Amino acid sequence: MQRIAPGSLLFSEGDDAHDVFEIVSGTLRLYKVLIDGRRQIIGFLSGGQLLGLAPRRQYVCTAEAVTPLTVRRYLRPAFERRIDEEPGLARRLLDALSNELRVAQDQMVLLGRKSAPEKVASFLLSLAADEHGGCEDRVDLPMGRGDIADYLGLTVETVSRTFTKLKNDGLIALPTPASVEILDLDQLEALAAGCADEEAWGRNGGSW
Amino acid sequence: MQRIAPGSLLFSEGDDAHDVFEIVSGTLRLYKVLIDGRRQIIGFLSGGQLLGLAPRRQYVCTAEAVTPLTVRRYLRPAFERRIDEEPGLARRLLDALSNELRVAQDQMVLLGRKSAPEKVASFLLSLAADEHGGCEDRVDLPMGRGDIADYLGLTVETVSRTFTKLKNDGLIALPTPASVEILDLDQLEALAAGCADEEAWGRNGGSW
DNA sequence: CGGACGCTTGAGGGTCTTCAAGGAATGTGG
DNA sequence: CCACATTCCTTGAAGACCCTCAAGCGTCCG
Repeated sequence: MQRIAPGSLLFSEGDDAHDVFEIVSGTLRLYKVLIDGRRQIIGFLSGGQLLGLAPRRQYVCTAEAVTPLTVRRYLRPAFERRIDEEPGLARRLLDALSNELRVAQDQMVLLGRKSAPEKVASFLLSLAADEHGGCEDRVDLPMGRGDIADYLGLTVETVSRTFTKLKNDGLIALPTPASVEILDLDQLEALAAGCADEEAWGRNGGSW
Repeated sequence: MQRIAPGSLLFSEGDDAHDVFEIVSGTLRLYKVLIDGRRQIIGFLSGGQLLGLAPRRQYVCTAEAVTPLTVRRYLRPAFERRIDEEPGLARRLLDALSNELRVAQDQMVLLGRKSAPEKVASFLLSLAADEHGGCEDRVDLPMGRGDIADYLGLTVETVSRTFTKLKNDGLIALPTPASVEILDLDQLEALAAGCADEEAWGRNGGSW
């Protein structure tokens, strides 16, 4: 069990992959950076998720705490021994990995083919689905606008403008910048799926 | 063993996932489509690769032959029994899956943070790396411009224009639209990595 | 020979980015 | 307790990049 402060690295891309981690509490970001500093966030991970699974010599992403973080650390050799010994474990890891792959594929559709409003809507709905433990239509954003931008392939400014637009159009409310209320779930889902009606979205049908 | 003609579907997104496939020869595309028809190609698969691995009830992508295709089909129950019986197999699948995940993550960086020339350069280099069996700096494109566009999150026209630009700048040659020669590997790699010098790329330093 | 299909090229417009500045919130030290 | 600094979020204006619409070109095949 290990506590990590926001902004601290769990590991960096290229580090020797000594350990497998399990997140106990908090949120972290996984990301890659290009040489000139452009950053793409691969995903946000939180409670219960494993990382560092990939059986490679080196980590392929950087893992950094977004919020105060608690993790459990497993040594890789011990972890790999358990895979071979516990028959059910390999299957569960296979399931976990292929689920991650499915999520990654949805993210590719988002990054390659969705507009800024569609991206933000999809993002909010995926967060809402994750924390259905909380209030129905209330989503907390542990990460800042910059993180959201680097996750959705946008800039900070565009993310901010898009939040404002969704708010002005009555789809969401923003009690604070870090807290979103979903006011019109149906329309948000239609937007995220890419079937928003042209009336409302095609040409500034909102409130600009 | 089964032969499939170009344009035919191996399976569709949402179909019951009865089988696991192994590609013997040829190339196929995996893709998802939004309701309004926008398509994102998740990847191109060819010789030796497995698909349909994900232990889910339904396929999450559509698989379609790009070229004439030969596949081996395994029934899922038999395949899953082998996973539990052969101790090494689960590990190899784990490796294969986590490798796919690594590729998917690189693709996210490409889709979210790279410019059109960077995307095309990265694409060509990944093809060149795959078929190092062939000639050194010669790449065959089994897929058309439309497929490349939907893979890179661009349009047909932008892909075509970018090929032309790379050609005019002397990085590649295009003996035919389906065959690329890499003339300046260093500069192509620099471009793909995102560290192209501003002199040449910042503002129409090429030949437009 | 004619049609279909895919690739290429051109012109114009839209979306998102870049550059810049103005608020709002948090934390610290006087 | 309040001034101040820092940081993040928001908003504005201008421009770049890519997309859309449209037409021309080449090749393959009937």
